[in-house]
Amino acid sequence: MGKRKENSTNMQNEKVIIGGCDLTYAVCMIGGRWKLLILCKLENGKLRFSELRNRINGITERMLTLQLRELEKEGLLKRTVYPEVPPRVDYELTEIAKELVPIWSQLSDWGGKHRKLMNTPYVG
Amino acid sequence: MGKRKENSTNMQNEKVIIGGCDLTYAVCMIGGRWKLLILCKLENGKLRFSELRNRINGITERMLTLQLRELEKEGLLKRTVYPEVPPRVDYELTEIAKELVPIWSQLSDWGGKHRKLMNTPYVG
DNA sequence: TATGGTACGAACAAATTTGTAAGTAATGGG
DNA sequence: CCCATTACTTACAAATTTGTTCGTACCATA
Repeated sequence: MGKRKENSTNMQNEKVIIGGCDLTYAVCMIGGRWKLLILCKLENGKLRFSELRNRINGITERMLTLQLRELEKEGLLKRTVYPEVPPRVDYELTEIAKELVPIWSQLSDWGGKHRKLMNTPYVG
Repeated sequence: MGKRKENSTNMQNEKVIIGGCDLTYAVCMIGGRWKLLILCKLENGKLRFSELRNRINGITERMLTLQLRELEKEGLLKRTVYPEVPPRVDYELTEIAKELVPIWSQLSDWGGKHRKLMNTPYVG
């Protein structure tokens, strides 16, 4: 993301809400457009930047970079840079991120159920 | 929210992601700034508009209305209007929304744990 | 010397979400 | 007639997120 204004009402509200609700706090961490997709790709192990880019349809390098940076800052993934040329960097889930996996799967099931209920097509 | 441009890249990306990932789909439904707060307040039963407004610190009537409308459209809550004057309207969780509750509680626990790990203060 | 691959960064623009400040309808009570 | 109450709506503005288009460093290889 870009920088945020420290004292906007928007920012203040976010702080207050996140500060007082673990649930909203948790959902905010994974709320970016591409974050869950990235995390899911990493469920089975490390991937490098270009592998992520290639597996995620439609993401731009900028977006991938931004979301990776945030996830790293939030402690959800670990970035490893290898001193090689051309550069090689890979990403993997942290322990705390791995603890989310079973919860995701429940949420995902719920999503599938809700989708059927609402008759929203799944385009796998 | 306001109307969205039907064919922006933004919109297209969202469609594709949501269409192909039940998890992202699920998280999107509860992703609005105030949505989880609203849903949480309704965990123990119906509340009317003004009760929600009074229980949620900092929300404006406009935001409350917007988020309620979306949640209703998404099938997460049921709106009941009583033909009285002054108007009376109340909101309650739908069955499918109630099924989220146990998942929330896990997510919330995770959030609390993560918060400690990151040393982010909880301001209850 | 020119080229190519990798993982970004910067400047800018468009889209979307959130917030501000009003105003509305209907009706009972004074 | 005037006012209060409730659950909104509308027009507008500010903030934030997302997307587009470039450009960079590094060194091995041709």
